[in-house]
Amino acid sequence: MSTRRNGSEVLDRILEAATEIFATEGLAGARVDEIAARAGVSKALIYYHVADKETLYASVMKMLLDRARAELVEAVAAGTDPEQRLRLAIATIARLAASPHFAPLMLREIASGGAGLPDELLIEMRKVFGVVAETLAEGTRGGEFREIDPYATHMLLAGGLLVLMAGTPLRKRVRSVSGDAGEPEALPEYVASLLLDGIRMPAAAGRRPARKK
Amino acid sequence: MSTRRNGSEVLDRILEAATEIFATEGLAGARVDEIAARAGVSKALIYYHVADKETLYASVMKMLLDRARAELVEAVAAGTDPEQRLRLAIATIARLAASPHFAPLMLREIASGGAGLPDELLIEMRKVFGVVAETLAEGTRGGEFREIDPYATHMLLAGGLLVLMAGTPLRKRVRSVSGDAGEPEALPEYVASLLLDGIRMPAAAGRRPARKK
DNA sequence: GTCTATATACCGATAGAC
DNA sequence: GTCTATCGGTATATAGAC
Repeated sequence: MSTRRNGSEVLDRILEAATEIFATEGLAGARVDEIAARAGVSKALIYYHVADKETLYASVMKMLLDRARAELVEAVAAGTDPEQRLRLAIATIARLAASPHFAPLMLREIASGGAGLPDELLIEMRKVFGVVAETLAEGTRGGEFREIDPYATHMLLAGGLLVLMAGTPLRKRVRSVSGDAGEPEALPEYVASLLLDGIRMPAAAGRRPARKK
Repeated sequence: MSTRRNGSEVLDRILEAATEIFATEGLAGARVDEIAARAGVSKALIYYHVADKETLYASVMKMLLDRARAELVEAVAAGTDPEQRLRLAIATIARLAASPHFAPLMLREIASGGAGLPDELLIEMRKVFGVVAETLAEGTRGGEFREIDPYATHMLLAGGLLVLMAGTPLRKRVRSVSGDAGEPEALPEYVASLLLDGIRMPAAAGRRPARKK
């Protein structure tokens, strides 16, 4: 009410508008005019508050990454064993990926290999990945999980969820058969069961894993 | 040697250069000058061959999508049962995702929800997705796989592989513990084992699935 | 078919009034 | 702090010679 008061009201609106436009158009495709219009301010006002378009983009990404890491750390900390921690992490990633502009922004950034992002934010991005990878590694060390590659497994998991959520508009009615994950709320549970147990039929007598050793 | 001769040599070089630039810069970020320079031709020559930048982009995407679908269809057709078909599909997706410019281009397109892509190509893109989804659905119908959501499962799988491969440059030495998938050739096998069997320790006496029903 | 200019539009960024 | 007006660079696309 005191410090967090002046100099912020408008900036927040700009940040919000920028998030939206950058998510749909990308850094290169976004026009500052459009961001200004969406925020209901003049273009010049944006340049009064931020140095340039790249800086504005970095601010948006920093905001999202900080929030993502905080939520992920909190979720993982709430679990008592690796499996529960993994379930909580999946639920958090799914919620993040489903939030309006998160998935497109992250996917574009991954596609560009982090170009146009200051080193500081690249490091932050890797830290976000690290939270889940560490949970996976911990499960392997403790004997709860098989010998897995924590980094690859996390990328598979996070990437899958990002693409799944970002692709929903692209879906436009694709036929689903039985077992449809259906409601978005059911998704984390579905993904967790997939990752923990796989899709093979448990009663497949023929050649059960027999994953010796 | 006759029909497939004149009018193509240069166009192929342009297509190749465009693929590279669009993959790294995106549609909006790519400059036609840069594509021309990369192809070793003048910018005007590009406009002699294609109508505009968007059309060039669509040509690139069409080429990649057609090839992807052909490879996927062929791979799946070579399998005799759903599990083998799934393994072949995973190997094919991994190979595609690992090819130089495929992953960034697809991820950006997914991020933008197919904007800037003609309807015809959007349909083609969904058909590519459909090949794997149908294999999954078939496995469920035949009793080899659990009741799963074929569309969601395929997006998880394909998205995970795309992000994993696209993210490799972003990796820059992230610590890996045991179980590292290591060589790229081992990746398809690793992903298949993950998806088919999950990551839970088989000998986890405590609470095996008990997936009643 | 392929090139060297060049037109023209768009867009990031700034000047300067209020 | 916020606006209107404008500059200047850059990039798509075209003209026209060869």
